[in-house]
Amino acid sequence: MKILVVEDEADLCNTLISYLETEGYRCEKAENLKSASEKIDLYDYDCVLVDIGLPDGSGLSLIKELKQTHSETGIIIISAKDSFDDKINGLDQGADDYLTKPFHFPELNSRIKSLIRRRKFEGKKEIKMGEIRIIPENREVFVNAHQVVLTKKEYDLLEFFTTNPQRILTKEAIAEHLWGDFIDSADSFDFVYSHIKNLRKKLNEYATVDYFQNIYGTGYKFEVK
Amino acid sequence: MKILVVEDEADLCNTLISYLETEGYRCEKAENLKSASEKIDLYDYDCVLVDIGLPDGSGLSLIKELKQTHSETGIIIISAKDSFDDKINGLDQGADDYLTKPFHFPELNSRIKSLIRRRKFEGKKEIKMGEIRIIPENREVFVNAHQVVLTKKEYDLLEFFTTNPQRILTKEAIAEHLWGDFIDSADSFDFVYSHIKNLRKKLNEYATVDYFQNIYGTGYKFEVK
DNA sequence: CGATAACATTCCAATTTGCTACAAAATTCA
DNA sequence: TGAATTTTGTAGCAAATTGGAATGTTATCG
Repeated sequence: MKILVVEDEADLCNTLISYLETEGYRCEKAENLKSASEKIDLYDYDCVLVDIGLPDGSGLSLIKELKQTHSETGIIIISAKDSFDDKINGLDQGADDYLTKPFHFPELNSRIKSLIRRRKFEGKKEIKMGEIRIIPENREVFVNAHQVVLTKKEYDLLEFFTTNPQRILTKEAIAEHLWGDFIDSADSFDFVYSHIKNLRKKLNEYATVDYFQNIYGTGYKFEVK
Repeated sequence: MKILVVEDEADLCNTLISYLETEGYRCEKAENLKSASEKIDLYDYDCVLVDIGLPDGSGLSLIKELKQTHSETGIIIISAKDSFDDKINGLDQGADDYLTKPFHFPELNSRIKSLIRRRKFEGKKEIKMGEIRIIPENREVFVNAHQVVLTKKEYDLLEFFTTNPQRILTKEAIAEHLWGDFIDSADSFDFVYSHIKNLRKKLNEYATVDYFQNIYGTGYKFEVK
């Protein structure tokens, strides 16, 4: 889960980022419009927190740009108490929510969470991949009309694969996605094997083929043949 | 879906309307009691958001008026943190829900949605879900022709589940819905277990199946198989 | 054909989550 | 007010999940 914080007050920006990181997000910062714009081009963020009053212009143009080029990214406005008009414009422009400074960090966290959830499944009632059908809202999985009850990690794993089909996912990437950035590269990722195994077993009870192809020395690929 | 926002703080009012419009509602505003009263006479709103502290009097009288003349309109109170008594009075007067300022816009949205859903539910003479039959008007519940006497919270819980069948409800969502937005996320929600247990016990005296399916680590789902 | 690394499977202890019973607090009602 | 009921909170036990160690199997390469 990747977040860009666009905020020129260095103190707020840093404390915010360290809070968000303890909550398991990966964060980057931009202190002005120019830098924010560049970062947006480079990476896909799940959510962008935008301060409206920036040294080199209003955050509004950034919101506009985001909407045009990265429509799936969530946008939360952070603004001082006096700039109500900007907030209205921001919401018109397509921002998803706003917070007035000063705000409580856990409040921000809960907004980010609910925003990301809403965005992710917007319009998507179900995902179909071969014999597998997923209903993301309820985290339910069916294989050839049989429901398969998955644990949280198993479901997260399956969702990660189905949203990245054809891509080879290394176990490091899987670990990072499912367990966050705090995982140390010195750690062993062998527990991923266990989860893959459990997921395979549950799906294969009703599926006729194995959907997780291992590429020796590299990773796994989810493939519908 | 038409909403009237009765709020004298112009900034909040405008931002709110702007947000609600991006969510697909049609909105109108009234900045005082008089104007609100006139608008109510003119149009049928699906929902009215009422600030209690208005310049020309308390929003309570408006709620009273609404209940008498437009009983099918939903009412949500918006109030400052210190006017707890007003909220209680408002709910007694017939308001359907309330929120404390400052509040979370998506939270308001979800309450409007659930209010509208509930309204639909109330219009019905009785609801049948499997072996369970509910008469919302008297808050009476029958299981296979046997009446089951529920306490208030038990009934609210059952109603929440039956108006959201197939959806997984976390205990946080349950707590928030049944106890309002003053619940702190730092609080423990374990008492929800007690209510679930009691409700299950009472229903299972006459029912042949358990209607509350627990999804480990997530929440509960009301399901008629 | 070994040697080695990568992957698969089995198993289990630690942890988290849920259930139940019961105690305490709050509320209702006679 | 005081008893009865309802609601909330707590503790102990039960069940499920999870990470990872131990062990077995397979692929790759010199």
